[in-house]
Amino acid sequence: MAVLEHLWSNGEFDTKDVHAVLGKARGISHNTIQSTLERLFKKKLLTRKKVSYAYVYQTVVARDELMGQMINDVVNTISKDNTDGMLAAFVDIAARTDDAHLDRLEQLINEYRSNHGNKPCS
Amino acid sequence: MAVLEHLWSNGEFDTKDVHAVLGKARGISHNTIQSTLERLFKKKLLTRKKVSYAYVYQTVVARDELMGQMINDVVNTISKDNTDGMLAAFVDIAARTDDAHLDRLEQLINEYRSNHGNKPCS
DNA sequence: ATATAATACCGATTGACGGTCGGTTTAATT
DNA sequence: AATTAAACCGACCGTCAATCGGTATTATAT
Repeated sequence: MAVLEHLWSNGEFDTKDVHAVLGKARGISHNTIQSTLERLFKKKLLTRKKVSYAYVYQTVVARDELMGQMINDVVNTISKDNTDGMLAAFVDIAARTDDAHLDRLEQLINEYRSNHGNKPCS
Repeated sequence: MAVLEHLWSNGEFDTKDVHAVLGKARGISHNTIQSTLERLFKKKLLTRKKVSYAYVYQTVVARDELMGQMINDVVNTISKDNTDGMLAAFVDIAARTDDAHLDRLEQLINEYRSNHGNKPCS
């Protein structure tokens, strides 16, 4: 997660850079960072390209997209075909921290509709 | 998941019953079912009570509650402190399957407000 | 072009965890 | 008391993340 976080926030980096930022502080080796990047790459969460002789890694999916996929997985695992339960969970979670989030959520719904040419309650 | 599913849908059972329904069809032993129930119990997903000499297991959290917890875990893991991203992801996921889900989501927001005595845009 | 330094690449270890089971003990049934 | 049904304990396997060391490869600097 720290690696992903770093790449999401700061762009693309090679192993050395990631190690400099994250690895050293944790006292873990260059190799550990490297295999972490590689596993992430194998999972298709990162892309890499050779720049001179080192790989430079970059995220493939945005943070929110990944979150979406993961939530989707949860829903499929536990309660496929129960969209309503999912939506209810969304409302609960949104309201949990702060009721004002519900307003924001509603706002985002309307933004989405505007951007996709859908009218409410169609 | 199959065990949880069974208990959610059909109530409380002891190992033998669960094995009769799920285990036999899969050709797995009574012991396998038993340790599965036990691990679920240790994870606090099931309660058990002795009935004569056998444990009878029962779910602790409803399906939707569990889903909510798991979604919450995902959000905390991946996007802690990024509430807006989370809310946006909710909208995307909701809309992904069917735009009508947005209406439903909005409806649930309002239901939540009613049940919690909150007015919109407070 | 060669020595050096930086990387990639391969493989090993450890620790968790789920799925699976066998064996032993304990407790109920008959 | 003999039998049967469970619980309980520990074991094995496969997967997977975290971690690293060693070796091969490829630049870079001399």
